[in-house]
Amino acid sequence: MIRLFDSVHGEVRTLELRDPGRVSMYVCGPTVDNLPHLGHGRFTLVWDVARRWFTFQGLVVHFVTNITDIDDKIITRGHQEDRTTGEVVTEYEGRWWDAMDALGVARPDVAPHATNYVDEMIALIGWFLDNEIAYLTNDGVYFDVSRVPDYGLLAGQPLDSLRAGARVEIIDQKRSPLDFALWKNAKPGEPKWSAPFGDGRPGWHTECVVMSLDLLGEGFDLHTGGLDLKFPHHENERAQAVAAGKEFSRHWAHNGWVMVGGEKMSKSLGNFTSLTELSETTDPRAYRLLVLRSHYRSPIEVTPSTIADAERALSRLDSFARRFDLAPLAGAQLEVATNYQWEGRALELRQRVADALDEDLNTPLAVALLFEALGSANADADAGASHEALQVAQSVNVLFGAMGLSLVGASDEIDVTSAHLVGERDAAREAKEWAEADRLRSELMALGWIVEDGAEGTLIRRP
RNA sequence: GGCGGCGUGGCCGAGUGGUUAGGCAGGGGCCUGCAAAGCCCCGUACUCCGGUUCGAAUCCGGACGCCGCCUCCA
Repeated sequence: MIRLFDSVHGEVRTLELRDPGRVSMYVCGPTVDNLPHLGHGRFTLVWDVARRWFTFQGLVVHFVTNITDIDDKIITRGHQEDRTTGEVVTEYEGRWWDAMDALGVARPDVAPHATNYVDEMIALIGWFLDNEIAYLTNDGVYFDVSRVPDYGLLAGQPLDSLRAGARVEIIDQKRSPLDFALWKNAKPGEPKWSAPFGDGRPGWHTECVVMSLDLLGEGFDLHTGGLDLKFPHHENERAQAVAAGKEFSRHWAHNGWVMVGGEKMSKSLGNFTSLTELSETTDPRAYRLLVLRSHYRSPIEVTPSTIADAERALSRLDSFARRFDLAPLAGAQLEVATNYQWEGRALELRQRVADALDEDLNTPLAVALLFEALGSANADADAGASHEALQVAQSVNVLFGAMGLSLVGASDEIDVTSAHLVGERDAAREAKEWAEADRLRSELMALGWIVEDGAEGTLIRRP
């Protein structure tokens, strides 16, 4: 039984599935107008972990993440750089998937593009107009939020109170500042689609509601995204579904965001670090570990110090994998618990980790349990209880794999020169020529190796 | 103005009434030719003020501080 914080009810609730054993989830994806930043990295990691964990627990997960490939910002960028929107989209969608692959975020089952759904969006908007749920203005079609009785459900506030705080000035023909664009009329030089109500392009909120309902069906299980999408984006998606008489997502969940110097990292503040920059200096697995070590609903501060902390913890995990010769997991193929043997301490560990993750995805607790198990496996191995130790070590590896974190033991290519130095050093140590042995170690270290003396002689690896 | 979140040891970060969180850094020890890796031990924390209780980081009230949403944003 999976329990998850529900953003509408403000409490942890059991995930009541539409079809027992199957989870349909929709994660709002990126607008491909720029490089993905650490905030995108966090939400994709968080929901990748959720997906992997649900799968590990035996649920069949249908996972959809969209690509928003038509949007004001894409158009703006195209104009600025004298490129077509298609060229902008192609570049940044490519960058997006590269970044996801580098982070080890598994590809979604389906990744719909907004531009492939324009006909369906036009039909829905037309229906809203026919039923006077939407109205025309000079610059497009707007949705009349007053037509949805419980508008404000996700915001946690009634319509009136939202309206009172609205910061948008009433400068156009909108009936309420909260009414939102379903369709934006094209200005000269902008990409456009023909519609009975004017040539233009769809609004963002309409894209997601149409795609999620088309691919997952009415009453799908889980709709997620960053906390900043809760209102107005998710509110507005839901408003359209409700107005159209359709049952929408059964559960809503939102992750906290990435902070920089106490402020939210965002496009509008311009204080973001791209995932590309991160991967130039950091093992992307360290970022996953950093994300796993705090609860998904908490904000996280990403600084050189917290990154370095995660890197050192990660290197301890890798040493562990090296010691027990563990095979890296957590690739494109998602792990499933029943593919492994679980008995004794391994079974106990798995159950404790499951208790943590089934209860609102408490990854920091799960990670703590795994580090504890790591220590005990090392201690057992030191004491000579190698069979017991190996069993626990393997389960630690699988459970990290279930959260998408690969433990990587030694697999460095050793060149001829270095191999020769290793041989010489072993001979020197055999002969107890310590000065020579130390000199050869220095030489290896100068070549960038970390040198360790194991039971079978000199071991070298890359940092 | 309305709504919501947060304040834990040097740093990061779980924990909702009593029992070791965990990681990183630091100190001591074991092991090692010396190291590295690993193991053991140590710090004894919970913004402040009241209250409830045999007992509170955990519940209640209040204060202070920080952050966010109500506008595009993951």
